[in-house]
Amino acid sequence: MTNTERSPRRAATEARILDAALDVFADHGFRGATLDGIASAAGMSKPNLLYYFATKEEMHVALLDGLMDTWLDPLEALDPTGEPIEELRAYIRRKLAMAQRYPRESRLFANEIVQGAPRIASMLSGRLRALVQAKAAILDEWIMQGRLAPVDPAHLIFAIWATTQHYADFDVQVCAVLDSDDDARFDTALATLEILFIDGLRPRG
Amino acid sequence: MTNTERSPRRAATEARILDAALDVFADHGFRGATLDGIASAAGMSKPNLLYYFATKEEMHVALLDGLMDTWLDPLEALDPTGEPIEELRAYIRRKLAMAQRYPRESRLFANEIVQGAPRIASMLSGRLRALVQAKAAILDEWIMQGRLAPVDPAHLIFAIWATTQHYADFDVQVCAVLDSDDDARFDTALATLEILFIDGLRPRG
DNA sequence: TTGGAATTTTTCCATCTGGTCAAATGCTAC
DNA sequence: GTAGCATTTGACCAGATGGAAAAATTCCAA
Repeated sequence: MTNTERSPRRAATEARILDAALDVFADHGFRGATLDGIASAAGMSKPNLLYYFATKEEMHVALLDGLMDTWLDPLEALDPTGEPIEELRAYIRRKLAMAQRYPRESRLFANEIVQGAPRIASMLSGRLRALVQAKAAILDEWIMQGRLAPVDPAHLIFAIWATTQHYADFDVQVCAVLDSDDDARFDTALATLEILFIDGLRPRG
Repeated sequence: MTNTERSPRRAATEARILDAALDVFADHGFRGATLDGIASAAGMSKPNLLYYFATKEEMHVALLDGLMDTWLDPLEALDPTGEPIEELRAYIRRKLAMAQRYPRESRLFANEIVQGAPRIASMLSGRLRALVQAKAAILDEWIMQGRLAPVDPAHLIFAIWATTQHYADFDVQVCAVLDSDDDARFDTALATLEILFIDGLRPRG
């Protein structure tokens, strides 16, 4: 049996490092992040960092691996036995809440993917694709039953990802355009997205 | 009179450099881009680059400044005298075409904004905000006239940006999930986005 | 053709950065 | 208390990178 048990002390230090690394990676991307920056954010020396994670890459991988589950949770929770419109409304709500609560995680992934996902390509065509295909099958079923407008399920998921993560990844732009960084922007966003996705722009006459 | 005229030769070389720089900046972000990489992509020596642009930053600024106009064109073209639904449908079409034709430009901006827009903050709260506010006024007018569902205009614009630029910025993810890099994804995307934005997911009964 | 300006390259440098090493310190079981 | 292990750090290194200098080459007008 491999010893996967780590002392609580070690686990706590690793968590502190990963939290600092998340800050720095989200703000500067993998290449832009420096070990000095992460060490300083974690309140320790650079060699001490490398005592816990042998390389910068290892830190990055640990972050991505550890966060992927949480990141995909909202989609996992899409319930095939639920009412389609309400399920999607709830999914949008969960995903937007995720962007609000975990903006660093969102920007970590965004940085990685915008630059061609050099370090997580396999995850995209593996877990991620599998999950989307599974959920797309549910959406297709709903569409066939006439309980959902006939859209491409994968692209619908893309649209929900794009609009919700926008409030994390492009937050500085959103705040600049709105001329405000009041948290209320998330409420307005949710209201707008619900109307858009559920009933669209055409006035119901 | 300041001499803003540059020889055609110089202009051509500058254009060649900026094209190479766009490649590299889009792929690696500002920090990740190297002068060696840009020089190599432009087919010239590094010091020769610096003969035309004194610093890496200057190249980056030249790119952002030069591309902002093109980038905002689709929104500029929103016509207050047009039919609201058709205007927005056309805007979505233009913006998606932009993402398809100019993915590098989209990723250049995405890289910059995800990392906090350290070099274009003023543009965001200047030109960009002004343009959005101007167009939001048009949308508000349409909403007051009952020709558009009552959504927050700025957030509607955000949603259109997010969904269309997604096909440039997150292209590797889109292709990985779809398991295809066929150009047809843009057609499917357009069809899906039109249905979503115009009529929403709720089946018309 | 030729002189001077524009362009290009070779060489070089200072700094930053990921990572190593050995020494020092702290912690815990006995 | 102390032996032995875990943790932490200061000093250091090699390669990458942004940029400077100056020489070499090309181009063009007269």
